[in-house]
Amino acid sequence: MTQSPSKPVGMRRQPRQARSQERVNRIIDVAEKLFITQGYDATTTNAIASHAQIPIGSLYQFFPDKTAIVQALALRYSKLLHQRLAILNHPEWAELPLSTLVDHLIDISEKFFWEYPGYYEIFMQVQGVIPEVQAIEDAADTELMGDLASLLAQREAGLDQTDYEAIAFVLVKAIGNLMWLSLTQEKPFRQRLIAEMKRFTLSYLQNYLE
Amino acid sequence: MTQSPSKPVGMRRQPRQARSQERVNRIIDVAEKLFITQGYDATTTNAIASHAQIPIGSLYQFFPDKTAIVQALALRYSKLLHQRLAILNHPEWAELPLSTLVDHLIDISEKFFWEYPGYYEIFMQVQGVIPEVQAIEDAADTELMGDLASLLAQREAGLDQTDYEAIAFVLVKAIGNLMWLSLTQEKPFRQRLIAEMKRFTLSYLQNYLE
Amino acid sequence: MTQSPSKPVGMRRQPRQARSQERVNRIIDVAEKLFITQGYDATTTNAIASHAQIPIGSLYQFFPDKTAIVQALALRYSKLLHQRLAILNHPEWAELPLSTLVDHLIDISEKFFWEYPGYYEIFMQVQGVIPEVQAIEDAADTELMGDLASLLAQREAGLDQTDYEAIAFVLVKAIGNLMWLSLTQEKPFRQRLIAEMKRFTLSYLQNYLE
Amino acid sequence: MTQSPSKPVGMRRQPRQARSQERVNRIIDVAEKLFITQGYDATTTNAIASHAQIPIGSLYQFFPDKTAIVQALALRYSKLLHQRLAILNHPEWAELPLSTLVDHLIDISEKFFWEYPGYYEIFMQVQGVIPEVQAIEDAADTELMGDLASLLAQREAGLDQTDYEAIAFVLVKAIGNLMWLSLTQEKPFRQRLIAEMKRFTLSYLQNYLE
DNA sequence: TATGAATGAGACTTCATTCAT
DNA sequence: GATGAATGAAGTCTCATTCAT
Repeated sequence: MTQSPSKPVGMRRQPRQARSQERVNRIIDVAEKLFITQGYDATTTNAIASHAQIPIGSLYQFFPDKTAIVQALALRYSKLLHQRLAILNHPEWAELPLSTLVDHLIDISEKFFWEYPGYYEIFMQVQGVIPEVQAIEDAADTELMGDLASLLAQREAGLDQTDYEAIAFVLVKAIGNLMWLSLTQEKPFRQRLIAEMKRFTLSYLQNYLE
Repeated sequence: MTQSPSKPVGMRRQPRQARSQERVNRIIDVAEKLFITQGYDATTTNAIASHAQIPIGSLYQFFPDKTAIVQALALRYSKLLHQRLAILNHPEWAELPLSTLVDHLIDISEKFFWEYPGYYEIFMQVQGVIPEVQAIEDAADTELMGDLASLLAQREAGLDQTDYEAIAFVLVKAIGNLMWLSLTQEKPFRQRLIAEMKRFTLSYLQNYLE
Repeated sequence: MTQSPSKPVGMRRQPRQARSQERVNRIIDVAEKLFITQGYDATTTNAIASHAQIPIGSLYQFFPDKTAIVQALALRYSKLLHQRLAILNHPEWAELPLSTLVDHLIDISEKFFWEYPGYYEIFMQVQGVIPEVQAIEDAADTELMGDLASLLAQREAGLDQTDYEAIAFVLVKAIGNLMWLSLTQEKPFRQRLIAEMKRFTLSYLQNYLE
Repeated sequence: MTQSPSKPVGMRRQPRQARSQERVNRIIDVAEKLFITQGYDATTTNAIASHAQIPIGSLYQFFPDKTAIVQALALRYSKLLHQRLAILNHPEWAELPLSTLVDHLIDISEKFFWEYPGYYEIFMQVQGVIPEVQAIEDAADTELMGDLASLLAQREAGLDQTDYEAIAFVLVKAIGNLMWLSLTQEKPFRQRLIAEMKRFTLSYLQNYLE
């Protein structure tokens, strides 16, 4: 029952809630690491708890079961992605030259995958086993594709809605997969892959939009 | 269909071996289905055995452990892919118009993924957990990329070896991923995706080769 | 009965620990019985658990695997033997007439083997199969031989160190074996064997020390 | 169906029986080695068969079950011991000086244990688990003790039958155990142990017989 | 008679989850 | 609410033995 040193007046319950939030975050952080390094199934809830330095009983107070942890992780990724996507809707993006736009998009993607390598990895592992996670990531991808489709539609209005959707689908999935693969490549080849992604994206879009 | 060199007609031991081979195949077939529908980890060896209608002990007479089953499956995929690739080396392919070549390549890929939907799915699930499977599938992909790079080099000799390799990597991985994703889409959208893959590939190659 | 330094009276966690300790002891007790009656290999962990009236999962919370149970048992024997040996170092023992000393030693041995018939039995069974147990029992025997050698050296200083060691080895092993064998004999013959061990030991030592 | 090269006339069934006997021997030889190195339980019947280069089915034609193999081994030891014991009944042994007699006895024992290290080892392992083996080895030891008791009785007739039996029991068991232990000792200490066995045997007997 | 593939009961062990304290 | 010892269903794999060929 250690008392927190300088408990501020008027914030009685705050520390406890903050502590809880911190614990939840620690659990998700640890789970992310373990899921990536050992795989979802090989990671035990007890291992997560002990690495997070949290009693197993407490873990189950925050998460009803093991799948809830991946779900929370997926949700966190989803939110992070959503934040990054805000930039796509800035009006000035619609006016950039296409090649500059493509450069920016790929660079943003690269940054995201580099920071959150589990986004793809973990999703792949639980494919079809945890429907809730699938739903969350599908929604995230759908949002991403929607934003990309809108962006494209703003530039060149001559296509159908379904055209934009198909293009966005192809680009989002192809780039997602290649980004993820590039993570484990040697640096020179990784950089080459980034360049290739820009190249095929640009040529694919030019083929459509011009 | 191969006859062992000097075996008397009537083959005393043939039936037994044939039975064994059939059992092994049945195990791999069942495992493929279960791995796809329930996931590798959620599929128990007893479930495989009972679905294959053989006793668990017999399963372990053919496969030392559970990982050996995925390995065998990966190997089977690998061989099937290898067979399909033979066609790429036919000299006439080098002389087709680029768009026709691309059409053929995508159609072949589609056929393969449609027939063996587990190729990608299962590989993804055991990523990093069963190194042997990773090695097998890496080798298969490497062969595929090598063949594709050669095919491209025959058409247009103006690029570096590393260029062909990068292009082949990008196409194999991106198309592979999109093909797999297309499997779970409604038919109209799936067909649209096939068309997009052709467009995507063609514009990317034209950008390079022309 | 060591008290942990600054623990309030009433010990909150003591009951739980006591329960655990009691369970561990019960496991070892049951294992001892089953190992003796059915043999180490024929004794299943589930049998131990159910005879000890605890769930199998709990057994594995205390012992990482089946060998750990024999190890704990060996360690317990080892400690018990160590306690009994304390008496050998009492100075007055060095001054007893040889025949009285021998009588005492054999009587102590008999008591020990009678109380812990598994000491020898189980050790024999796992010989060379569980190195850890071998190490524990070797250490116990080594201590016993060392104490005996010292005791002899105190009485008659005219021999080499290696002589004392050889004598101690012979006596410890031969008496140990005979004690164990005597356990399964009818009472009259068992008592005769005890007498013979005294005679045997005394004549052997007299031959050396006088 | 290889034909044995030079099948002698008039011995039609002999070769087959000889082959069987040779197979049985090979099985027992291999089992002896494996039981010693890996332990009785850890040695599988299939391992025995394959090391003996005999089909498992054939093994079960000679031995109804696994215990029958140890039994056969015990029986073989028993017979070998019996052969060696024949020498004890030669009249001249009764006339040797006691110390010479003891020397001879210990040397014979050493030879036997050196040649058949499994005699003791395997017996220990199956203690109480395979009653048949226990019976066989008990009988062998009983015979040995009987012979030794007779030998002693010939030299000095002043004791009871039970005295001779007790002495023989003590010596046979103590020496058996020490011989076995000496097998795994470094050579100098092993030789020292042999000498000690002679010493304690002689002093023990002198104490009685003189 | 000889063979060895086939069998399945059962051994050891794990781990998500609970609940008494 | 917080804790972590306790639980037991279920998973992987073994191996003595059989029996169809």
